[in-house]
Amino acid sequence: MDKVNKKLTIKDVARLAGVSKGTVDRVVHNRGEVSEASRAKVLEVIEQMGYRPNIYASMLASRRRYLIACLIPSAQGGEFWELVHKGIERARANEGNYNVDIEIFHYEQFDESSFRDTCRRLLESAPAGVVMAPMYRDSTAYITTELTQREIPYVFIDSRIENMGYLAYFGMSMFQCGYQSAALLTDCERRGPVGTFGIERASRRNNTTSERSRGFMAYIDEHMPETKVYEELLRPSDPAYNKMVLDAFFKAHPEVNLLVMFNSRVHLVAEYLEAAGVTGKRLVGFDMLPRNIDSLRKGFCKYLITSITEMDVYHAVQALAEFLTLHKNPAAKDNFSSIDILTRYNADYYFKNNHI
Amino acid sequence: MDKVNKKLTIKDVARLAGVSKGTVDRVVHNRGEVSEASRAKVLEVIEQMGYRPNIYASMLASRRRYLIACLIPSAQGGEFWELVHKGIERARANEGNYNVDIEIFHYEQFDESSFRDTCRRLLESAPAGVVMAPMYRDSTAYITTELTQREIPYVFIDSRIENMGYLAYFGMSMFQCGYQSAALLTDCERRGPVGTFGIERASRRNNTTSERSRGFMAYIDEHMPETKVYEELLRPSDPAYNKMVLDAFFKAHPEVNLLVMFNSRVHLVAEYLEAAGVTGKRLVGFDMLPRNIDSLRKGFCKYLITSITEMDVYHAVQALAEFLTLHKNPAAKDNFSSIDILTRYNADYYFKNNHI
DNA sequence: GGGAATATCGTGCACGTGCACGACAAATTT
DNA sequence: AAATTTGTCGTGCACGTGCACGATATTCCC
Repeated sequence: MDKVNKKLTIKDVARLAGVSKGTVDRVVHNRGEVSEASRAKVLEVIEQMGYRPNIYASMLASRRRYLIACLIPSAQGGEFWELVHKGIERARANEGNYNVDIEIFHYEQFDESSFRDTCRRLLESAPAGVVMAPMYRDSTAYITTELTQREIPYVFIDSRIENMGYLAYFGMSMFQCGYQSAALLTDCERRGPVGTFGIERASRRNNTTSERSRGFMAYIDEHMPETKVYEELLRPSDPAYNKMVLDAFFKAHPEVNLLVMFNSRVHLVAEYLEAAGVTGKRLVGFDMLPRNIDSLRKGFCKYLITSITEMDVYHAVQALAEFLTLHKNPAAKDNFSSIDILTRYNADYYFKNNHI
Repeated sequence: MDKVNKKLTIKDVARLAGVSKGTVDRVVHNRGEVSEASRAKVLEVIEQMGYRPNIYASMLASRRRYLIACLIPSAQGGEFWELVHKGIERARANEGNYNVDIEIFHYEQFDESSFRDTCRRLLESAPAGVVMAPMYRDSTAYITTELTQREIPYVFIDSRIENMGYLAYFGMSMFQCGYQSAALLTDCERRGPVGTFGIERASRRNNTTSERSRGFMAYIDEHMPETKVYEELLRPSDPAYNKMVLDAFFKAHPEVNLLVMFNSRVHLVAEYLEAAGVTGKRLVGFDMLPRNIDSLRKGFCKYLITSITEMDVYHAVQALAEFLTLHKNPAAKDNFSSIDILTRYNADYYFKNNHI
């Protein structure tokens, strides 16, 4: 509190407690080899005088390095996870500033066993902290339990599982995103039934899409509960299959004009609309993938709801590094980023002039 | 880049350049007393080897302290600026971690001459950095010019003046806020003319409200350009006057059902509606003041658009401290916080469980 | 050319902490 | 009782940089 505290050094504490600075150090770091009497005395002095170690001297003297493990899917070109990689790389540029090493543990996005294998490899590396997206609910529960047991802090990105012991979350409120998407989608004269899309293999497990879906439905229930909502599942890299599904859907439900894709691949739907020459649909999607932006420009996707993923991830890694090395708590547990709305008109100006 | 860089010290550079570490230090800090030959050689080595000083050693050795000056209005109870104060206090708790002192320079919110006087006092204190809200456009231009001349970095909070040389901005996109407010206000069956409110003395100068107003009008122009928009000005602490204005307004325009207050004091309007027994109006406002929340609960204000001001300010001070002491650039120039929408239903859950 | 002024540079201590090492006494074993 | 182990503790160097101080080389002036 007082500025005098700033000047209080370990040597002062030692003098006041009648011991040497070595002993104080042992107490501060719970390193044992201290008699109960000395320990109590030192703690009393620390408490009373409000001693706090100088983090700079500490960092300088300590040759310990902290390993930050990032658990994320490997990214193909243009995919969402490539944006995440960029954020990590940006954080890596600061590695030198902290006594921190950043290592990425990749797994196959749609392969839960790969996820678990990677979890094990990650645990074996005995990291000091973990940054991860909570992909599969069960497997995530598994690894977070292990991490908690080992007292390894972990930070969520992309989405979060509430009521879990994560140190912090950096990203959007996926529920709010879904809610916002519904508001945008239905903000027009022609209401009517809604077609929603997801990705087949991910639909039940992926937290991001399910939270968006929850938020979407919440808005619908609150504002237009009688609305009919259809659900279809696509495949990330099977255009023929997707064409089949979408052909059938629009044949069966030609009256559906409002469309939303909860996954990051709204371009799959937009590109179908373009190829099939379907017009007059109102489509909303998420995330700033290059192909999504293209769809936006061409007018087949009306709105993209997103934040700057790269920045979210950067902040996540940064916060963990500062927590580990400087013992600095994140500003908040849930650090929600802005819910930005991109249209064909403003997309070009987004994420420009926004950086140093 | 390479981890080897991490190990490169000033002594290594000295050896490679064939000089002593004192000389390298003089070059690094532009402290003169170095021959052009040595200087060139040292810079070459630094460049080639990618030497970057160890910030921890630097902080430890330097007994220099940085003064951060905060230029904000003094706050009465319950006002917006009290939230700003809380953010500064929160940052102050970290003072010891950086070699930083935080000082607050108060001025009278509605008195431009007081603003300029305080600017002068602030400049005399020769701060290392400034956190400020760009209140009066001209006076802000004056002080930022002075700061730029003295090479003192400044961070904007509350709102920003674009194309200015501020180091960073932490807060909402006021334009987006206004835009969002229009979308919420008109998201209902009964459209029609709109009544907008501001604060009398601030209207022309205050950047926050004018940006919100701009955003609001942008939405109206894009989506319902034929809409009639009225504008009235209230006084922050003159309820009799406000009652007179509002009485007259609703008498003259009984058909106006949609209302928005661009200042933080939407409760002025809400409390009038309550007192006058006017119902059936749809009112939208900004900022999480206690009295605004009250209005929300009672149903006289429908939506509050806000972010967690306290956190925005905390981040602003923190970023400046890290820039000064660690030479760490802010993550972005414009750090927009989330645009949160509060209703009588979710207000109680906002800003809870959201912190460590 | 001798002294003084100036330009340039090297040396060494201080910053506060982490930690290895060894000192010492008490407790235990042989 | 001597030898060994165990439990406590102090000492001192290292971390990389900032900066004061003084040393040396160079230039200038008369």
